[in-house]
Amino acid sequence: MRAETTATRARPEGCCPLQPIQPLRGPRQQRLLGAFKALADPTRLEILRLVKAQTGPTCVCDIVDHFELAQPTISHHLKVLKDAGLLVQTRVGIWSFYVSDPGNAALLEETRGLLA
Amino acid sequence: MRAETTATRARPEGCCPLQPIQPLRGPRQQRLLGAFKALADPTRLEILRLVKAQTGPTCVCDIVDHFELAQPTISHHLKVLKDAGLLVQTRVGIWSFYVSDPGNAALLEETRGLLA
DNA sequence: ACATCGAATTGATATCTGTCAATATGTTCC
DNA sequence: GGAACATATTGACAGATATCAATTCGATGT
Repeated sequence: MRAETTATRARPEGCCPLQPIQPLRGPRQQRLLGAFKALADPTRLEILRLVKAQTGPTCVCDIVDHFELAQPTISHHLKVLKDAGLLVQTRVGIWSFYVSDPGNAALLEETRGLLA
Repeated sequence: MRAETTATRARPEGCCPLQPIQPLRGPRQQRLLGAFKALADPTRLEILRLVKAQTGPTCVCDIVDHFELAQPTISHHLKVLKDAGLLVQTRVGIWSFYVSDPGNAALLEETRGLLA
């Protein structure tokens, strides 16, 4: 925050004093920001929807097949989603599978606080 | 989508066939992506929380005072939030005020579909 | 009318990000 | 052990974005 107030003129009537807020920082902020950044891309959004629509873990090869993007690009997006805590990875031999993270419920709660 | 399948080896047992999804596109996709992009910035996240914490409309001058950023930068972020449909602007004479958009409930519903 | 004020716009710049080609890693099959 | 395969990592590059200085735009007060 900078100086107390920059405005010099009188406000219109009925103008309430500003209600202070507790700044969001630390891990909670990082978790929220990371999730929103991860969701702010059309490919990742569709990856998430695709994985969510499955009854079991989704194979990376199927995800690659579903898009018209190169395999390293999909791999990159999967890593972003995983690092953001939106997907969980499991490996079986050669294959890699992803499922939506059960901790997403908590994230949804945080989001509700922002929008509701 | 590219060729049917890229993988040639046999999957591990219990590997379900991929469930197809209806791709998200058009205005609904744009609305979601725009909102997530807008939320994927620490300054905009705090602007939203600040505005949300007020009982009435929040003056731009108060928002500018709350941050250590230049006034044009805040103005830019407010425009992004407005264009994303997260804030609504009202003007009274010289002053500009912002309130959280009532349509955010619908956005929250969409988000629930992604995370819940 | 004219100067002043709050907010938005423009232009420039440094940083971040999505994408692919090439390569690496680790596993399975023969 | 060596070839083939699925996935991940690295490096490079084009396009997007956050920021500020300077300017513009509207409205207000004298």
